[in-house]
Amino acid sequence: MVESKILVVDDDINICELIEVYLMKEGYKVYKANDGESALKIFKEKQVDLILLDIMMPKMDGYSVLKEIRRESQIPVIMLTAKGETFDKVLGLELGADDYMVKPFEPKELVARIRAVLRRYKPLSQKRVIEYTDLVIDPDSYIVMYKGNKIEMPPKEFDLLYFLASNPNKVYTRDQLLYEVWGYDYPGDSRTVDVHVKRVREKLMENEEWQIKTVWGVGYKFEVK
Amino acid sequence: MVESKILVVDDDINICELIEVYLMKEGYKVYKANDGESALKIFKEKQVDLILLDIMMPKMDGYSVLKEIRRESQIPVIMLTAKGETFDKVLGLELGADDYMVKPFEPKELVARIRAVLRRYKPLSQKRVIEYTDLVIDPDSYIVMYKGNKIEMPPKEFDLLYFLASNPNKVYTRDQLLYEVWGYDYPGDSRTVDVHVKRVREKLMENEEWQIKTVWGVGYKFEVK
DNA sequence: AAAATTTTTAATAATGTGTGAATTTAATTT
DNA sequence: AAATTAAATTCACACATTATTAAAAATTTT
Repeated sequence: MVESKILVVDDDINICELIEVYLMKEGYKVYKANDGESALKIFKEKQVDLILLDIMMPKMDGYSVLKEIRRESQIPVIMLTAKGETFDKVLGLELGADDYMVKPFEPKELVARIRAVLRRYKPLSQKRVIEYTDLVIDPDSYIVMYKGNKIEMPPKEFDLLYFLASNPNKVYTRDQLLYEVWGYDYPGDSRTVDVHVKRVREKLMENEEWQIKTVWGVGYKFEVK
Repeated sequence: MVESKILVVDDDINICELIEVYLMKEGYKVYKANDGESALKIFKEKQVDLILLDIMMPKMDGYSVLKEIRRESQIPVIMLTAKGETFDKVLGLELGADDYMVKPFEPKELVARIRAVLRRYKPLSQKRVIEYTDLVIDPDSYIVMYKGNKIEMPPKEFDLLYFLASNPNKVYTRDQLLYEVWGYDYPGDSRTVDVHVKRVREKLMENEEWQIKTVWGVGYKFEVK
């Protein structure tokens, strides 16, 4: 599963780094920003999955940042507030924060909240069953049925097939596939795609109605007759 | 999973709406009532699964509403009471309240308690015996019958099995299982799930028709042939 | 306090993934 | 049409990740 990317926004550099250490330990990718403006910049540039947003910041406060973000995205946001600060719950809620935490907090609790929020948010990209003749790809059960038989498939192969099959007849370059299936900043070689295509192909054999076709000099597509 | 329906009863409209926002975010369906009488009306009309009940209300107070509800239903009720108000715990308990919260409260604490209460007293409508070949899982008696024999199972293992078996063929990540079976804010490690799966498996041995299957790189599912 | 259950830890086992090099295929040039 | 070049395929193995398990530690229940 592709790790989630989290943007941490706090004017206190130490807090940022502390949080970073914990989140990295949990396998998250972390971006940091120390003020509202650079937060928005990173938010626009990177495809982050969740934002931890401190409220009290010089120049642009957390509420303003949140308001700005909400103009274009429903990305999950957890507000951070120092004990004693008056945190206007209602305001945060109305602006669309998903949760909030009072500093200082237990790292474990932070991680739990992040997981809960991400879990809640993810189903939004409702995955659906894809069907063609002799082929059913069901992301709920993670099963591929080919000519009535269950085909076991490791996650990467499944994701690749699922992605291609959900966009039939559209060609993707290897780089596009790496981006879509492997993740936004996957550093690896594009040969990797070839190998996975091969593995999917040998599990799905030749077929009349559809196949993963090579578009020479360009990439691959899931072609349907 | 079918979302639970919650009735929020408070004479303060703002509080009602605040709670509504939070609960909707958690995926609950929310009904609101601002006095005892309309609360009872909704309670009778809709099949709600849990009631949040403010005590101090004009006309008919929370105790009276609870008393009325208890004449015909064991539905879980969480009492709400403002700080400073004299709240008679004993009375609330005697009348059969399941829990109570003092306002102002942390929304996430409210959610945690709701989940806890619902897990304990799953509404009768949703609580059902699950049956497969050679397997009966009865949530009323907390008993698992496997090939005609009673299988003793500690609560966590039972809950895990029950959850998986009530959603056959659907894969859940470890995090999802922690969220669904362990609870909203469980901070623990996801290896915990593995261990429980192992224990359930060794009690239920190999079986042709169904099994708890590992979906490599993803999670677990209760697979049925 | 003892027993039962749950959680954590850590070592081991199982499985999946990515890479370079060799090979094959396709397009282009001569 | 043969030779050349570029791209795609394939292989196999090292490496990485994930799952399983046993056992110890912590917690809860009795």
